[in-house]
Amino acid sequence: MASDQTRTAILAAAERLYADRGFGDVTLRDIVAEANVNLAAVNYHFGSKDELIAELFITRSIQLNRERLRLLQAAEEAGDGRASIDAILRALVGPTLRGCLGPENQRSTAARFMIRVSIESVPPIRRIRNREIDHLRKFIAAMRRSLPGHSDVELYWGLHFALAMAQQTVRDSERLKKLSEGKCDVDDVDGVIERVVTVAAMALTMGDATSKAPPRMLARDAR
Amino acid sequence: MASDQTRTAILAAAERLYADRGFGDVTLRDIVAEANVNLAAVNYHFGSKDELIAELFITRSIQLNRERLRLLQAAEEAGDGRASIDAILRALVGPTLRGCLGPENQRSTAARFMIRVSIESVPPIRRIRNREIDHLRKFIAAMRRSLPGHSDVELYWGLHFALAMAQQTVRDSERLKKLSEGKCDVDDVDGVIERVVTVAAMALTMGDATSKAPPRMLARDAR
DNA sequence: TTGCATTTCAAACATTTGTATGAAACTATC
DNA sequence: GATAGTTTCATACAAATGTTTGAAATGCAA
Repeated sequence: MASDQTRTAILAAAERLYADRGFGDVTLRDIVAEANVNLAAVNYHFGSKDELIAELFITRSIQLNRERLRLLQAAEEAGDGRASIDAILRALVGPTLRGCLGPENQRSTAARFMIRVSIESVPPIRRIRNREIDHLRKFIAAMRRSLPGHSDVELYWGLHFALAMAQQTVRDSERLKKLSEGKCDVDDVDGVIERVVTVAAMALTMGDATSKAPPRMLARDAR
Repeated sequence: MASDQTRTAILAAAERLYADRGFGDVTLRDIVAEANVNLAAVNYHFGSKDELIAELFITRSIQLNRERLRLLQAAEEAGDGRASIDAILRALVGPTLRGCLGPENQRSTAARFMIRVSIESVPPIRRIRNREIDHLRKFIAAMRRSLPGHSDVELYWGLHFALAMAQQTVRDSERLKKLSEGKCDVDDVDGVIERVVTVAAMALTMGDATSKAPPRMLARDAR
């Protein structure tokens, strides 16, 4: 109980190093050097290197999921139990994008760490990832309430695509910047969020007003 | 000149193992055992492990890019130099999705290897990735011809989102299957392609018919 | 066959890695 | 202030890994 000084120092140092240099070339020795603690401290406090990584990831994931759910609940309450699809999607992708985009020097270590996670994905993390599904189901449920009449399949695809656009933007924002020669402003976080939400919402609702939907979508929906 | 038997045996074995077990836990010794060659053969023929990985990735990338460009050219010729945006997007995401989705036991080693690449992304590969930009510019050019009057920024975002949806579907098809309890048929490759193309095309053209566009998009476009 | 270049092979090397050990230092309780 | 429990530390361990080496084998031309 006394000193989790060492513990927290290790966690902080590890997160900083992983964020900066990736999982691949950060060793325990790097971490303990950065944290100014003894080599054996990691195994003493965490059991193993993998458990250290897992704890880091779990902590940040819980924070992320909590924030998402907070926004989702707020949106549903504001809409008397039925949130707009835009609000739901914003609750889903907003926290990720807000955390991981924006001017580089303003990004928190936590955010940069989560970017790494999405780029490199090391075994101990991949094992945990599966638990995310239960969390996503809550969003599916909210979407079902928001868009009654829509088939579940469409909801799943919509959520999948929304996450895809958010994730890839985080992961590959550099490529987009280079490709567009800076014309795409990835640092305008709110702009990016609206973009992702708009496209995803449109994908979800395009079957709605049948007259406006492009023919090929009707064709597929009918199949 | 004589025997690139060994060379090709190594390449084949490496691709198979990487595809099956990931870059993380495949060692040179695993590879040479699978290929039935001597340990030193890899360094003799390729210089280093990283160069072996790089060669594998480059080979497959070139094949992918060639296929994409072939489809793009065909589409542009069919449209007298101006392809439909759908055809362009199909040329962009089709090869990836066709290669990497579909019933697991039907996937080629090459396809499974490229899935691994998109999941794990190891340093020697990341170094090469940047060259992809020149290739993507050709698609931007085609999109410009297809949708004159659209701002470049919108084209970049559209291409980015299209790739995002395709990539994430490849990378996380398992999660989507689990989440949807099998209701989303990721093995229906053509269906997936149409889905991605439709959403991306819609994202690109939504500013078109101003009357139909949701207000917030107009707001952003005007800014 | 001779001679030269290429290729293969077994073995060793040199590091790097995460982890374990056991003694020492520290802390808090009685 | 003695004692028991916790934490720190230097060091060693064991295993894995990519790479190198130098000799043997092989292929091939003259």
